[in-house]
Amino acid sequence: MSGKTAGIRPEEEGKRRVRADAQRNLDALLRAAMAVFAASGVDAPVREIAEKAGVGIGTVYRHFPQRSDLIIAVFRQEVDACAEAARTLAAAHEPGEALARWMRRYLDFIAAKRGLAAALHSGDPAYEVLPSYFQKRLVPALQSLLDAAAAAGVVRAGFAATDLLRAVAVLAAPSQELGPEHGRRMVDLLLDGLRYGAGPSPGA
Amino acid sequence: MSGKTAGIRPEEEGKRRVRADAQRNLDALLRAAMAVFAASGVDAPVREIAEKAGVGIGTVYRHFPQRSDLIIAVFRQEVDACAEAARTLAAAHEPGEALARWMRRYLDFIAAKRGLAAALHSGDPAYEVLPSYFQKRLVPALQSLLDAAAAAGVVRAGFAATDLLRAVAVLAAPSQELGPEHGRRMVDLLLDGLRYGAGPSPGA
DNA sequence: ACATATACGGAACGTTGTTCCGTTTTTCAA
DNA sequence: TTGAAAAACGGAACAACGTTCCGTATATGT
Repeated sequence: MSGKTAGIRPEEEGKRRVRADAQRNLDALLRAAMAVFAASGVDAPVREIAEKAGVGIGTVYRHFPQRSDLIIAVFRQEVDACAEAARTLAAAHEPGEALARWMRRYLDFIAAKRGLAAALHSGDPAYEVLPSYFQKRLVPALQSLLDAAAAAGVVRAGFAATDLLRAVAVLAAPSQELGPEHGRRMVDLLLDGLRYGAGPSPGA
Repeated sequence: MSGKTAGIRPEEEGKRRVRADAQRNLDALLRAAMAVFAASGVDAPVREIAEKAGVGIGTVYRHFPQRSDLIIAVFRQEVDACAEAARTLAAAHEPGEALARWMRRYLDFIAAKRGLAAALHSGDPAYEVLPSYFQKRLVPALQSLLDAAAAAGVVRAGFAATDLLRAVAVLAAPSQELGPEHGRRMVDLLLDGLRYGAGPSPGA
């Protein structure tokens, strides 16, 4: 411990390192916000999140100067988790099954984010960065699953991940009125569509 | 004026008639709300609307117990105006032109209601009545235009007004990012699609 | 151990939706 | 025309929210 651990630090040398309590509070805040947003929607009061995290309101605003910053941070984290699930599923299942499972995982993610979708289209410029992040993370994740499944011959090749993402997002919209199975059925239908022209089998 | 005008009144006899100032204020409120919502979106403060209408806040809440009631009233009125436009246009133009003009009119309506669409999907149960009203008023309006145009042989017959309404609503969504002409082009494309199989002309 | 940068907590401010009630205005009958 | 009574008005007052501010507490590095 006496030796200076010459850690890779992108910042200048003179800076102190982040205080331990600050990091701890930030983690607690993100966890609390995720839980509260899931339970009460993105319109939940900041005070409620602060209380659940066991910190003062000032601490919330130190880490997230605006309410929207907290929402964005949680959103990014959940997008990351969804992208990460692609790798996990790819390692644990065969390509076709991994793709199918991920699509349902993604459907759940979209369905749960209904309230956030409303905020997204509310015109607030703070949220303009979200769609691009969404694409940047999720398109490669899905594309890798699609490619693997196509290579294994269980789905047709050459289908754009972007289109599939958008299609599921759109199809998930009415699933709140038509029941939760509706989105599931639509996604399964899309998957069957992908399987249709799979491999060398199609006669035409 | 001395004779009692035995007006058709659906209510019981004993009731007084609505006070003149109440009716005047209600009209002023609706006009003010329409203007303010158009200028600043549906999130505009109630106080601003009250001031523009020249009434106190209490008066607003007498007529519209909740903020959402005011939004809903304005929405209904604009839906009514859009439905009414179908009759006006049908009387003033030939069927094909009337249909085309109404579609653009409807597109403008949808494009202007972006902020409201966000509120609509925000999960607030107060707005649940809006979609059905929307359908009930607009589907017959468009259907009459479609039928007339089909009878005149300028568009194909048998296309459902419901589908067309939904398609335009969906297509208008990206027109805020891709410029206002985008929606226009898409609607024109839809109209050309309708014209394609018109009358007895199609060879196939 | 000390000095200092850093982070914390929560009171306080401005803005919102909504409620409440004393006051004003309109209506109807005599 | 006049005079209650019903109806409606206006805006002060309340509660809840997002956000700012600053005195206090605490971790960090010498």
